[in-house]
Amino acid sequence: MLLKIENVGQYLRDAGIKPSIQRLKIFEILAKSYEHPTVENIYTQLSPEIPTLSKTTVYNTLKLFQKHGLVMVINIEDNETRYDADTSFHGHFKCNVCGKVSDFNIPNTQPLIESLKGSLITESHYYLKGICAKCRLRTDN
Amino acid sequence: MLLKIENVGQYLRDAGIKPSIQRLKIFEILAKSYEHPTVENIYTQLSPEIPTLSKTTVYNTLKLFQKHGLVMVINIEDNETRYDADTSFHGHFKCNVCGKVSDFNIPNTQPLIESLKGSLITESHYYLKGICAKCRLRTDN
DNA sequence: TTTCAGATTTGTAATGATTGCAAATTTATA
DNA sequence: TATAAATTTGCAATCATTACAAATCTGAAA
Repeated sequence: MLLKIENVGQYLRDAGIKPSIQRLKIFEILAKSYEHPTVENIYTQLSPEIPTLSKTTVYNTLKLFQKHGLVMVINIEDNETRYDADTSFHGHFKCNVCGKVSDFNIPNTQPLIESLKGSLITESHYYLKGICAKCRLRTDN
Repeated sequence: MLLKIENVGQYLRDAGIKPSIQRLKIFEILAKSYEHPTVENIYTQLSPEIPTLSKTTVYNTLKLFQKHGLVMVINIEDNETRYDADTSFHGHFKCNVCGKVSDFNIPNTQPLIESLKGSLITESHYYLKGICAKCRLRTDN
């Protein structure tokens, strides 16, 4: 989801990350779009602007962001890892036709799970799959 | 989650799958355990019993089960695909210490998401990560 | 029972995402 | 300006998964 951050450099510094050009640009892509880009997406988008960019840097940087709690990992497909700069609890919906992943808010708070009493929960993920309204109109589903 | 199925062969046939020995055994592992095994797990467990078993067969068979709606795929880690023969809506909790994935029931029904109106939902996934009660006692978390 | 066609399984090679690692580059500091 | 530390890069290695063709099995027809 689109994150409104005035100063990305400061945002990274506050999280304990030195804002290099690569880190700034990668984070901006994550924060300033409704996409949930893959490593490949990020690399392709940034390559023209930073021709020396290495895919390894994208991987390293995302790992770093993750370690500092700035991104969450979205594992909907087993062959496609996506990243989201919005780490607040929200759902993801993936359309199997157009392939887009969109966010949705989850109205009520999470239920307390009896069988998990005593556990420490550090991450919550909720996602749905199906066919989005737009694709349903275009196809016959 | 443990599935109580009297006749696995019939269960497969009813789903339109001819029950070969490999298919039967693979499905039994999925249904008759609380684990959520990976391809590697299944292959390792079955190899002694079916020495000629190929890992490709495990992959193919799980794809087939999936196509016929007999298993759901669990993507919690991006490098670890797990399978569950219980396809009813329920949650998964992964402990980051011991690595176990357990099931939990989700009490209330799913909320209707306003922004997904018009979409067709075919799959729902809900999972949590953290540290299970047992591991919290053993460690200092 | 034998034969044959189709289904299933198998082994190996290919693919593709991710990681390891060491060299090159950049940045900050003295 | 010199130097050390941090960061980036490129390439090789790893690992899960898939593609594919050969081998095997199964079940029906003769």
